[in-house]
Amino acid sequence: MPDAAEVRKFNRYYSERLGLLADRYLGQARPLAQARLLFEIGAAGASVRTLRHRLSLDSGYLSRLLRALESQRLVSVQRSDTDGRVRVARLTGAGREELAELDRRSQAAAAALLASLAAPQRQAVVAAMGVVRRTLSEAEVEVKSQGPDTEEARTCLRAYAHELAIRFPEGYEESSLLPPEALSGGRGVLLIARRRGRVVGCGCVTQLTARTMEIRHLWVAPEARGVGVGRGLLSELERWALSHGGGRVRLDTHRELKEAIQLYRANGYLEVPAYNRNPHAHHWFEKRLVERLEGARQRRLGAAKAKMVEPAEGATS
Amino acid sequence: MPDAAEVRKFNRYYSERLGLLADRYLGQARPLAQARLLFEIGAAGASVRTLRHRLSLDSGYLSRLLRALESQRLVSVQRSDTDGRVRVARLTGAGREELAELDRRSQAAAAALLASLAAPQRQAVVAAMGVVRRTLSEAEVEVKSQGPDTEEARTCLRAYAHELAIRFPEGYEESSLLPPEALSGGRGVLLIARRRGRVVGCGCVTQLTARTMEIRHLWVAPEARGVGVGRGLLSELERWALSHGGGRVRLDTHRELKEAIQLYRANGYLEVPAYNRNPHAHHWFEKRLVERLEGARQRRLGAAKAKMVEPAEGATS
DNA sequence: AGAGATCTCTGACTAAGGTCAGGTATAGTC
DNA sequence: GACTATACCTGACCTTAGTCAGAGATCTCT
Repeated sequence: MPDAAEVRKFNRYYSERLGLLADRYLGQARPLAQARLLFEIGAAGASVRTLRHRLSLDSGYLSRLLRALESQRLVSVQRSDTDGRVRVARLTGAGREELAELDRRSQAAAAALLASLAAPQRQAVVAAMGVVRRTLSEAEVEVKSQGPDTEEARTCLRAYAHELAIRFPEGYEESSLLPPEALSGGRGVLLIARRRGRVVGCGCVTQLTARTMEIRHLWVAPEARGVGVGRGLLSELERWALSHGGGRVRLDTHRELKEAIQLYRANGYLEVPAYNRNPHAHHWFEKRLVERLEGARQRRLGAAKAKMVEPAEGATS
Repeated sequence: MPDAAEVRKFNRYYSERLGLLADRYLGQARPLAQARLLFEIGAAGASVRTLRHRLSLDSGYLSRLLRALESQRLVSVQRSDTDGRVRVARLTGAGREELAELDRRSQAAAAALLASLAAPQRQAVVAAMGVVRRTLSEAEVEVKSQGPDTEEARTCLRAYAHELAIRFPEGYEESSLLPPEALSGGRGVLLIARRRGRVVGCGCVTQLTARTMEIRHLWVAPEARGVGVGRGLLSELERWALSHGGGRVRLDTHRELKEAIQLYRANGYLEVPAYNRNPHAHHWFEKRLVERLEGARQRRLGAAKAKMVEPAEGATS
């Protein structure tokens, strides 16, 4: 298969190239694992627990890495206020400076790569990188239905409620969530999105009227935003709705949730007058489903082609 | 600069992705360094010297790696016939089988990546990968003029002569090369192409008549073919010719050099009747230069957009 | 209040990857 | 034939990255 040959060539080329670029993580005199850890702690700090999961590190190893960064005075680790077992790592001033330096180097490396290109080549490369990244990234998202009583489902919905409680000026109560009964036995469904084995989002559909479904509780984990999880969930929710007799789907959303609003608009949802009295809603959307799934997909590809400046075809022809 | 941001996102995404793919170099129970070494030795074998340079390894470390592969009976190392100091590593039968297995895994990984994509996405990704790889690869080639008496220039020309001696049925003598005097003092020039600091090709221009220049000894090192070195050299040679009063360039070539003939055709050279009695020549080409450099670039870019194959030009412009 | 789970840490250990300083054999040069 | 450079090797040593088995503190549930 010649396509696979291009992928292999690309992998070879790019891993060499990254090897050159990222030597000792951008020429720093710091082991890669430490640099990654600094990066992952970030400006906001993170609990050791979170770091362990996000970097998939052995707990002993992580502990030692943290001690190393502590002894360099880049990081300070303190007991969490809310749970005495948990410890939270934060960057010190020097640590933040180090992270900024890391960022500058990464920025400089990217700029240097672009600087070696004339304007048209640069555009082509940037556009092509976007295509590769977005397309592969979206393909990594896996959406499956899940019982609303499972651990994962409840964790997800709780995280959703928790985020809304912070983002909505009026707050949000977990009791406003859909009860599990509404999401089983054909009355509705809860879908879970996974990426590389981790749960990164969820969404529900319930029946509003005979031919109208409502999408609710669509949520994407913060660390997985911008990689197509929302779009993946949305299209699977629509597929479920369609295959369960839904001719159209509706949903409402809060004015604070700008990314969500953008997602709905980009995926064919049209704003409609309020169809309910949800105190948390400021926008109401609707999308007609019948025989639209293929059409929507075509349109998306068309748009991608037009915006992309180029590729399509290429090596394969 | 938003372009740099895309590059950084891409680098981050792709290095993660490669990390997942290449874990333990495709899930083999073999250290990465050993796998790379097997790969680099290849079916043809290679001298320890060459391996050291190509992989940039410490001589002691490489020696130990070779011992390890030897003790696994994957590689045998023997004294070179031509130089008693040099030792040549070759794959044994088991080594070749191991390499084939490695190849199969790489192939399977690439196929698996593509299998997660629907056909239109797959096409888009493959094409975009081609654009990124070719464009960046071409930009890495750096062409500079070099005194014909320098070590590098002579090494290059000797390698060129050596290759021709093998490829031409009638053989080729080093004495047929241009004398150094013809390549200095404005009478001509020798350009050297470098890639990541290594010399990967050369080419010369000399004056034939008042307004006619001749390109000679265009050569690209075997390990750097197909990455735009020839094109880069050619366009710089043309630039030199134009800026030294040349209105057109000519060149001849041997029928065995199919890649070269293709390169000339692809870059605006037209076949003309024999203009000399070079016993090694079977094809003669010519290209008019006046005010054409920009024009040629425009045209090429147009073609690239239509065919979406190649970005052209790169580092030199 | 007690049992069991969770979180983090320390100690002991391993493999991989790599550097550096000689040492020996061979090739080329005067 | 002596001298110098090249090619390769061995031994000693180091860092990074990682695993595994507990130990101790803290939380949660009953």
